[in-house]
Amino acid sequence: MTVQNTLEIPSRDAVLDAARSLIADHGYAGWSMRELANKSGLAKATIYHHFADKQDIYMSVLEREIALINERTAEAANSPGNAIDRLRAVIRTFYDLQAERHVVFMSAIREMSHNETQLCNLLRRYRNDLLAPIGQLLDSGVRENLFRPVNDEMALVTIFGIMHSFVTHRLLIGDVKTADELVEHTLQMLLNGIGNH
Amino acid sequence: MTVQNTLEIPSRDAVLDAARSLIADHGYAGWSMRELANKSGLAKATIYHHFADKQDIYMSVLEREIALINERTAEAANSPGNAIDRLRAVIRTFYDLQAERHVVFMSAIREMSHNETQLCNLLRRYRNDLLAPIGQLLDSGVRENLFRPVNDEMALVTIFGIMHSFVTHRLLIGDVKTADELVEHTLQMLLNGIGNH
Amino acid sequence: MTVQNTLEIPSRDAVLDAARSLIADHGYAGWSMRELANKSGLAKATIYHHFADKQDIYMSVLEREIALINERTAEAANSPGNAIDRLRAVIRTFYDLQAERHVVFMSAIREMSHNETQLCNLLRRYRNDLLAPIGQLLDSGVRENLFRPVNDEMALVTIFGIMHSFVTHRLLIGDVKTADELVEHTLQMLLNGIGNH
Amino acid sequence: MTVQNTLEIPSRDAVLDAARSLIADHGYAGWSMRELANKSGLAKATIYHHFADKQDIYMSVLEREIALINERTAEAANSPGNAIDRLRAVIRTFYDLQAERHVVFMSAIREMSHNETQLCNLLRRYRNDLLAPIGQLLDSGVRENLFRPVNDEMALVTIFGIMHSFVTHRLLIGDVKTADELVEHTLQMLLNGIGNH
DNA sequence: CATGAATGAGAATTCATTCAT
DNA sequence: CATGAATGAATTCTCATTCAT
Repeated sequence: MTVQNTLEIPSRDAVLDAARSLIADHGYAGWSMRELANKSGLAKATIYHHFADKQDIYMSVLEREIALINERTAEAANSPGNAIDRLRAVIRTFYDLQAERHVVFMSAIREMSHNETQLCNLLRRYRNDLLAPIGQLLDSGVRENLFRPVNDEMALVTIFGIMHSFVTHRLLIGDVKTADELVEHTLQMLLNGIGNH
Repeated sequence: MTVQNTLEIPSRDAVLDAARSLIADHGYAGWSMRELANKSGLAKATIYHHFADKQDIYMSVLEREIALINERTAEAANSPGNAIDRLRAVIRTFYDLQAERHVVFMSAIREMSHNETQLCNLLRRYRNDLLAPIGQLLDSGVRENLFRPVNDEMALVTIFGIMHSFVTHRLLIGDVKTADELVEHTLQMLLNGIGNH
Repeated sequence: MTVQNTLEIPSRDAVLDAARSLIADHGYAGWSMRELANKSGLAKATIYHHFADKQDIYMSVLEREIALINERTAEAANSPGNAIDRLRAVIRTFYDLQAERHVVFMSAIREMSHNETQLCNLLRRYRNDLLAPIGQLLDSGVRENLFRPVNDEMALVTIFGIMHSFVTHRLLIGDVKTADELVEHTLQMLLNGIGNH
Repeated sequence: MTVQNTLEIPSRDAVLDAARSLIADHGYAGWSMRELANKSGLAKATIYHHFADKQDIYMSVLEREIALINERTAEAANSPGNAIDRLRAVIRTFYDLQAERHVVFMSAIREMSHNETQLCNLLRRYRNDLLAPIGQLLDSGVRENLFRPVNDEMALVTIFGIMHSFVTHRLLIGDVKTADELVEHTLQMLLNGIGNH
């Protein structure tokens, strides 16, 4: 099942694509409708045919991106193999998406401080949607004796916190680790923590 | 030893205090010099007497905040007790600072995507400054047989990634966990991960 | 043949007309976009819809004025009559244009000290464009035994230098000489100098 | 008789020197009190101890410069030799002063369009002061049968018009003529005009 | 479906100037 | 004689948005 746009209007998509790129580069406030018009190849006024206002564009982009992240993550969480294999797949998917294009989603978290209700709701839904597949992954891991039983939500927060941090660190430091190494490091930390057992 | 401003100009500090609050609420771009003038009680032009431009204010605030975070964290990392006690103190300190006032520091990470050299340099320094005390904490933990040997930098990224994520999650969900519970959850995840050992 | 704007946008021209008047009165730096907006009857933001910035407006005005001056001067230089008649026509044209509206062009020379490349280029082009018709006028005057052979460029500089000076002097002193008298005085000086032959 | 400052206050002169340089580069409106403070090495507030306002500084600079130009020109007009020699000396002096430092005086003419009474008065005085020595030079030239009799004022306007124009032309084109050549060209034009006698 | 033209509100920044010390 | 601090008014320019065509 792929992401489904109810209506595929080419110029509408051109706007969303251009906006995704701008948001990824500059967050919410850091780009203007003028830039969006230039980048999308449409006139400013035309954009207002497709979207109510800037906020609407921002939300539409996020919606699309988060839908994609959640869908791919759920797929990875349900991939074949044991729980650790599937957790590895989830991590791999996250890093791939970030590398590929979806830094936008990080931007959403960043802007969250604005505390705008709509944005917070979106992010809550994002976490909620992930809770089910990740929860199932964790539960089956426990049944397979691979994971110890932990609170699903805490684990979710931990998993994505570590992954975010590694992505940020990589951007900041320009780390040259291969994708595989990055995935294994994350998995190690996630599975064993730093304690001596 | 507390943070020491070489020169304490009252109105300069009034600007920095007002700016900290605005940055905490709205990030970098989300506030105007007009608002800052109102909040600080000074005229717009007066602010430019003390700072070169908006970027200068932003950086000065961050500098101060990060200095404080790093200083407090280093203190906690060197507090009495075994390695786990001291790690607990570090975590506690981080959450306290965030709760108290220092959400600003999160904002820095958020805005990092702007990829402005100055900001990135600041964040790099922040991580570098933390590497020594946290590294010592980890090493002594290994010597006490409490921690397993892990790469210091990876551990640092993991520790702060988890803490960030919990702070964000708390803001988003409005979690009612007590501070103590939050600290223990974090410590659990950090020490044991989710794996079954 | 008159000045021909490839595209005649009414409000763009309103801006140029208002700007011409302001530049004539106050030079480059001595007027503000607010005044221009008031004078042109458009909103400030609308002006920026038509022009990139203040410099762009300034240059566009100059371009138009200088084109007009050069065109009219060339016409006069090619008018019927002997070389002296035609020189008289050139002088007459210059004074008429200044009196009519085109003090702006003087302003350009004044502001030249700013040494901005764009402005200098414009002025160089202005001189170059005049060199051909004035050169022909001088040459034919020599053939008619009315002028002595002189370097074209030196003569051009001299002619316009004297005319500029008389315009300035008139503005300063409020001279009441008739236009005809002014033209004849200029012609006398130009033809005979002050030497005794 | 040399230029006489009633009181020689060192910091006052520092301001005037800095202002002269700024005016030469940027005209009246193109520099700020901040720049003047930097350049003069004094605090902005200190400048206001010595001068009433910006206009006062501008006028004081002009006053000083024009006094110098007039004094030197009068000296040259009264130098030994016949009338043509002395005219040559006047021209030479003008070009030397411009080259040396006194482009400021050109700036005054430029800004004249502002039509501020004070400035116009200054420039009128400048012309009036020159009228006597130049008039005498012309008269003696007539008596020596070197010049033909012309109206003094017209001649003054012509002489300075041509010189201005050559200075401007030189700045614009970056002409590499030697000072001597420039002087002789000017003299030629001035004496003989372009007519065939 | 598309757009050029238009705009009020507001952005950051600079201005010449004043005043307490 | 000197200055750091302060400011109201003004600067250029950008913003998201609307509307007639």
